[in-house]
Amino acid sequence: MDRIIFHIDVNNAFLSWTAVDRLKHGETLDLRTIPSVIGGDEATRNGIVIAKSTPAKKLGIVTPETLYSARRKCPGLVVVRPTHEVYKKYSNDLYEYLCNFTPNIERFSIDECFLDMTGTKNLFGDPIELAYKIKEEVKDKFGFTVNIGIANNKLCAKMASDFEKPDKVHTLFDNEIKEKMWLLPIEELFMVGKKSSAILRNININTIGDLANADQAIQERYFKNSGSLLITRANGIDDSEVEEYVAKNQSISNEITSAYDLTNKNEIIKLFLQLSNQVGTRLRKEGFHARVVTIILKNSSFQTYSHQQKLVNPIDTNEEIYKIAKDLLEKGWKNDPIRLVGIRLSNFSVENYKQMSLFDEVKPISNENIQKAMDNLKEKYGSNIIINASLLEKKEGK
DNA sequence: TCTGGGGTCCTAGGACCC
DNA sequence: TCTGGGGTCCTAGGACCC
Repeated sequence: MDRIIFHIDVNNAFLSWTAVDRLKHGETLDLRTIPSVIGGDEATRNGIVIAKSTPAKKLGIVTPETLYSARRKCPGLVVVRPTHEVYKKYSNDLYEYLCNFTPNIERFSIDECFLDMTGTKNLFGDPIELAYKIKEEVKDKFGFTVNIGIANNKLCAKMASDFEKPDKVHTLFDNEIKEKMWLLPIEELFMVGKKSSAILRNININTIGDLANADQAIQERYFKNSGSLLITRANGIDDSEVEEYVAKNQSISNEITSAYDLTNKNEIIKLFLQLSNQVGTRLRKEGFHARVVTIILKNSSFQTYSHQQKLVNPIDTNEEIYKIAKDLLEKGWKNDPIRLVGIRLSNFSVENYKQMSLFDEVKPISNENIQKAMDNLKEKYGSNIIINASLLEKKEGK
């Protein structure tokens, strides 16, 4: 039996959610009706557009571009800072509502879900009518709009929800692929980004249909193993399942862009202290231990490079993460001016015992207990309750 | 006042072992 | 003195997504 997959995508999610939240708290102006964007803070060099209203889009504002350039296109542009707690709340509300329709649901990102609706016709009736009903109910209940794509697999459902926006239902069933998908420019295909599309255009493959009918040998010459995968996708073929469980993270990372380029090692190390606390807290919350620690550096020319270390014994304390990050900086930093620093943890294990290495110094057991006690305090009273002494800025001249 | 942050997956190349 | 190949693990970098 053919599968029936829904892909539900919130229209301009971050901006819509912010608008709805403000209206709920007494604001009368709806951000969705004026040129507005969600954007960072230029003073700290986070000045890019991360979401935009439809009127802003009509003025040619794209994601992600600099706020500077966006303001040139629209001098009166309203810029609102991101508020992730708000996004999380509305994302959860939507997810809980969608769970009413199937247990077979996958959260694909903060604003997208896949629903496997195969065989639900007896329960809910015609899938297309159901999609319209869901779309309207979401609007009534929560105040924001969604697009719903319906297809026989996840890839096509996702492509369909991307067709015309906002507040629309589209189908892209197997027998509609030629007519609805093959005419689209190659850039529209999922997983074809800037680099791939440039190569494809260069060999005169301009539409998804061109790629669907392309020579496999030529594709493999340019894209190696992913060449045949590209052709498969262009043909709308995708066997992947809707994964109802929440997939565990493969990595946990945090990054900070500095307000100015860092040339002093101690300044970089200071950020490592903050980052170690962040990733360490998240790691322990998952109950993980990490076997690989990676530092990420981006220099003033926007080149990113990294160094990593694989450990014999998985770790989970801030101190251990911090210490390794410092070592990696010693080995890896090219002494160039640094714009962004990050720490990534990966290769997780859930074992809560430590494999004793012959050469490991015997550590006092209490260290981990202290860490857990600190996490609990932070959870209860906020993350500012405990900060490392070196993060406290010394006031000039005092 | 120029360019975020959090992820996943893939690949090339080197080290090392048999 | 010169000549291998295969397999695995690890590291660094890059493409892509939201």
